[in-house]
Amino acid sequence: MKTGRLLPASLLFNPRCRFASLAASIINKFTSMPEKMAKSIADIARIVGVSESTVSRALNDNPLIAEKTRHKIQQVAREHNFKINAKARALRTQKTNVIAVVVLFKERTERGISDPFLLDILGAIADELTLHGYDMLLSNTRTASDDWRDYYFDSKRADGLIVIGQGEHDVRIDRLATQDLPFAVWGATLPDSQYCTVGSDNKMGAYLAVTHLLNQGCEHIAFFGDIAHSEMEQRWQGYCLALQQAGKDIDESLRFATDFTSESGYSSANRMLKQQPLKVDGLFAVSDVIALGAMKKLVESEIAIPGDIAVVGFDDVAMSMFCHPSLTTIRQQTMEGGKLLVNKVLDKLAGKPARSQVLDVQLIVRESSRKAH
Amino acid sequence: MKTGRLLPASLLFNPRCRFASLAASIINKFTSMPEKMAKSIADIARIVGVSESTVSRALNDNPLIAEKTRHKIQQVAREHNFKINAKARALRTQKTNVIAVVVLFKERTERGISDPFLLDILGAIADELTLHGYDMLLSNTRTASDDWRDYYFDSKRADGLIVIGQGEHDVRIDRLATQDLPFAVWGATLPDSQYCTVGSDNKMGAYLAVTHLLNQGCEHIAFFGDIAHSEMEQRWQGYCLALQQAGKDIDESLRFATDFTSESGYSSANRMLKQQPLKVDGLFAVSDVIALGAMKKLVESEIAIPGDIAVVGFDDVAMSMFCHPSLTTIRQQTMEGGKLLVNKVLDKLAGKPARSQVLDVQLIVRESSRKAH
DNA sequence: GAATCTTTTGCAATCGATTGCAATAGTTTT
DNA sequence: AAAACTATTGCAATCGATTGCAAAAGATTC
Repeated sequence: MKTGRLLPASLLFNPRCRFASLAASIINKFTSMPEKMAKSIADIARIVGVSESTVSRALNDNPLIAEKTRHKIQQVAREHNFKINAKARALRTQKTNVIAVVVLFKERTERGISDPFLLDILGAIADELTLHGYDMLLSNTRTASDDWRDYYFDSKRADGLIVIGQGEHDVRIDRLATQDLPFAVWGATLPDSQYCTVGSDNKMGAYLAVTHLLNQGCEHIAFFGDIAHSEMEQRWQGYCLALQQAGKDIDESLRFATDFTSESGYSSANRMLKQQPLKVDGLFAVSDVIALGAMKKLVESEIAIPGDIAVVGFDDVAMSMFCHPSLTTIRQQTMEGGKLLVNKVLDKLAGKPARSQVLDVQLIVRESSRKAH
Repeated sequence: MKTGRLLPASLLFNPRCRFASLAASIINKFTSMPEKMAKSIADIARIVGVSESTVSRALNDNPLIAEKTRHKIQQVAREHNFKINAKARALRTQKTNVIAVVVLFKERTERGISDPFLLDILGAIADELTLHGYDMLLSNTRTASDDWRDYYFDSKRADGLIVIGQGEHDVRIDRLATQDLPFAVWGATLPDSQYCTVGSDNKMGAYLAVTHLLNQGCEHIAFFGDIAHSEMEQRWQGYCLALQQAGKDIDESLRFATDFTSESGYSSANRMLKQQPLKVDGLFAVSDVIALGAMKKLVESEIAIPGDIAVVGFDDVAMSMFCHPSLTTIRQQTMEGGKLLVNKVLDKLAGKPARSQVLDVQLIVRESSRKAH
């Protein structure tokens, strides 16, 4: 079948050599590579004795191919451990089967993101993509081009895009929206935004949290968070709504701009405690991580939680149950959210319209807010 | 230049139509797509009036092409917002410029991984890959095939692979190793392993932690962790070494099998506290997350930290500084680790040998272990 | 057995970029 | 001005899979 004649090395190793596959098979004899390996449809075609088109169709379960032939081909492919070359297929079909995921954060806090919330949602997205046979291309904000359209779509790296977080109303998202590209965003649904979002009912969440604090008897409730973030702005509205409904005025001096880190929560608490006289007896933080940082400062300052100040966070990260005192918080449906994001993007890819969706939140009462009566 | 004649719709929308690009340009007139868009090298070639090969070389800064021509071509490409089709290039060059990252965890604890440590290292890897012009394909353990070789290499999805965690000595890693594929693993360097690992000096870390506890006057130190994990096994060795060096016997009943979750840390602490009489006065947990769960239980049981029991963790996650009491821990060089993992894989890809590397760790003393004197 | 209709298979073009080799243009030498 | 180089550019094959159309094989009918 194949000549055993030796070929000059130059020929053997010249990648453009016409006998490359022959050469490869010779090399194989000298290495431990398994003998049975087919790297292209052409190889399978040769082995089975049919054309490449037949193999391609058979592997795709195309009913055009007789069942007998199909089984034969599939079996040979299996025996030879053959796997379709994803790149070649992508080139031909113009579909990559990849969804890119971009995690968007404010520059200040970008470095060393370690909010567990993020990992939860990324995990959910990964699972759901796998389920649909898609791969996930992950990138941090600093990826190459600042223009995602260039990077992912124009260069055919991905079929769709999922953006986590809107930052401070990032213009790049709006730019994408004007171009009718398949993408979805985790974050706040803004009345004027033209793109598909999935996110929690932030206003309701904050409303629940603050109302709960009021019910516990809090009179002066601080707000820790940066309302330049759309999601946090909605939480601020929920905060205001709850207060107004209780007939209270909004005291802007109780709002402390805070990044998404414990450090920031800690220092905001520090600033807060410097107010003389300290009138705050309740604290709502826009994330658990912030709340935990703040609690640290409170405990250090020998302020009782919830006795002196009751605390409520947002996210329900795993840790919030295990800190002391355990943290009352608003639970977001992260798993559901990740799943929905994927489905929205795939819907768009399929040409179906995808509507924004707001997820319900839930108040989880724990020790940090339960005042004794 | 182009005829303005109308073409029948069937022709217009037949993707195999020879006039596809013309058709596309007509369609463009009826949509809001920017006029200036070139989707292939051929388009640019036509516009500039040179051959495709010249364009390809010019865009790759090949010195064969005269500088004048090169600049001209590059400028046109820029004007038309042209981006190389990554898939086509990958097909031709047989290089994908993608590195796959697999996060490997034990099945029991796989769901809802939210260990911040992971996100840290993933972030570092993402940064470093970006720096080198690579994309990162992320997947959870449940990805399609169980055989990564098939999935990533044979199907040409990625050039290299990074595995985070070794699980309980996963056979899949060994299988990869026998096949001389470019990959690197975060985890323990085992004396008999044939593959390249990057990881912390686990034994030294545990040794430092336990020695520190001994210095604080602890007599009976518990160990929280699952030594079926290679990394944790090394930490157990460090634990034993420190005790032996202090002339103490190893008491196996002080080792509590614990998963990587706060829940598990909490319940292990619960088991520990049931021992009668309670003799433990020091606790070393193989991860901060576990330590935090355990501390929760201790605090609930009104056991003073560090007064009654001093606690040391491992990882130095962001939260450990902000819990109360703040957690003494062993800091791992996660950033450096991620960077090294990437470099090892790229070295292997370049045919260079890549040696395993062990990273130094550092004891960070905080409140949870600082006994009053 | 010839004619007609199905069922299967194969041919060849295509997706977009790269590259060895050959051809052309441009420069220098004699 | 012819010869001998060198600097640029183009031709055409290639990577591996897909698919419209045509051809071949098989089944059915008359």
